[in-house]
Amino acid sequence: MLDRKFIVENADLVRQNCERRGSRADVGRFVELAGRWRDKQLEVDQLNQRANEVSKSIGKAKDAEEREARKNEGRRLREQTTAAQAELDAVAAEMDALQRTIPNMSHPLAPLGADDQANLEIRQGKTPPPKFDFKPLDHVELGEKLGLMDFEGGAKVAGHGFYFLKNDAVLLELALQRYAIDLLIAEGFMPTITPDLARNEILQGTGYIPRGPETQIYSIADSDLSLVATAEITLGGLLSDTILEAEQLPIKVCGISHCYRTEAGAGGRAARGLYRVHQFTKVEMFAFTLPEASDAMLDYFCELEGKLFDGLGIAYRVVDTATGDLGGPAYRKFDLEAWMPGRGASGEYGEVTSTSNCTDYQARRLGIRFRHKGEKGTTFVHTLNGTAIAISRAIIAILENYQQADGSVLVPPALQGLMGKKRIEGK
RNA sequence: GGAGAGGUGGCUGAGUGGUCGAAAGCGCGGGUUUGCUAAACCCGUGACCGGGUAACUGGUCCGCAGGUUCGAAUCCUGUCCUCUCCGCCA
Repeated sequence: MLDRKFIVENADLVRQNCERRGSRADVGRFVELAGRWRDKQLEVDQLNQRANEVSKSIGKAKDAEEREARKNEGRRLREQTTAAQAELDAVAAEMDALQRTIPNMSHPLAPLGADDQANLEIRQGKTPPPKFDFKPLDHVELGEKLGLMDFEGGAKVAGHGFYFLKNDAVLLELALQRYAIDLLIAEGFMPTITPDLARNEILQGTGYIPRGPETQIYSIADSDLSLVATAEITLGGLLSDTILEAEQLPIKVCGISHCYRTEAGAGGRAARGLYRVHQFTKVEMFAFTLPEASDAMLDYFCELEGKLFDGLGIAYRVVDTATGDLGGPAYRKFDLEAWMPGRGASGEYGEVTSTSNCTDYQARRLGIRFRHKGEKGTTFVHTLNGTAIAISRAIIAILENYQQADGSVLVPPALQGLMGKKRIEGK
């Protein structure tokens, strides 16, 4: 969330930013509440001060009668304090709820626009889209022929949107995980395998809403746990309520987790096969940085994503996400869209990774700060997240781009060693 | 699942209902000593929310929420979490 004082002092900017992002957050109401909150806080402080003075004077009272009189005064003051505090709490609660709905500020260079139509292509990968002298199949058809996925089985066991990966798809998933992790270790990330569940408090800290009609999150009944939608949640939560030393930064971690998404309201969209599913595996990058270093880290994450897909030999483009298409915590976001020959009528780009600079928006709620050695005071770190590889979508891209006329699929050279074969031929 | 222990400042860890925002150590900052480094010694050093240009100053915070009391880190209740042992299990 944004800083309370920042919102009050920059109400017009914040309001304008909300409009650009298509947020209906009531900034005016927030400012009004903040004023009331301040007055109330002052009142509570003063009442407390007087009550404290009275309490301290009781020991010094010269006789029992005076002591009783002061006790009564103390009692009365405490009652007033309790009442004032209750009012303050009510204001604070409403403020907090409002504050959560206000999205992060936007990078000045982020393209303006209401939705993904306004996203701006900024570059393309090294590999050109493949040319086929036959009609390419989509990944569902390929998976069917090669015995790689079982959507019916998944539906029977867990419902629509679930699937079994089978045979070489399993090796492909494992190879992709290893491929991504190897590169990230070489880049100085600490590799982790994270929990697939997290406390709701951590979800909220990262900007996810665990419950409610539009939630994307599966929650666990009779607990305050949810299935994570991304390892961004667990990796960000890893350092929650921590004060770091400036010299420890940046901290780069990556994590493998399963990701669970209800995809509420997503029906009808281009969601065939593995593209939009309730569960998939993802290797995620995360960084905690000094504020002045986060822009560069975002570029770095974006470069790494490109490097991973260049390495796989898959065509892609990178888009700078428009303000209206940014999630709440993101200050700026780059998506990498891979060429998927089987998508749409004659191939389309489909999002495969995404990287965001969340500045201090997540850190403020998660309580992740740093201090400079020897200096007083602390500052919130900046957090960034980026997909290294979302396995299910990477599988789509690989199958569709590497398919051959004979129905087999070549394994990208970078994965051949990890997979132990050069070609997926089915049974 | 059963039994027990515990949650205190950046970290470790003391703490009698008022003199406790809290001992001590570590860490950190400054200083003295020293040929340099190290060591030793001395002084200082919590976070958050307000007011003030500033010096300074008011309030809150000892997991969280309630309760008792004029007054709670300290007593009571509930709750969450962590750790140890046992059981079960991949």
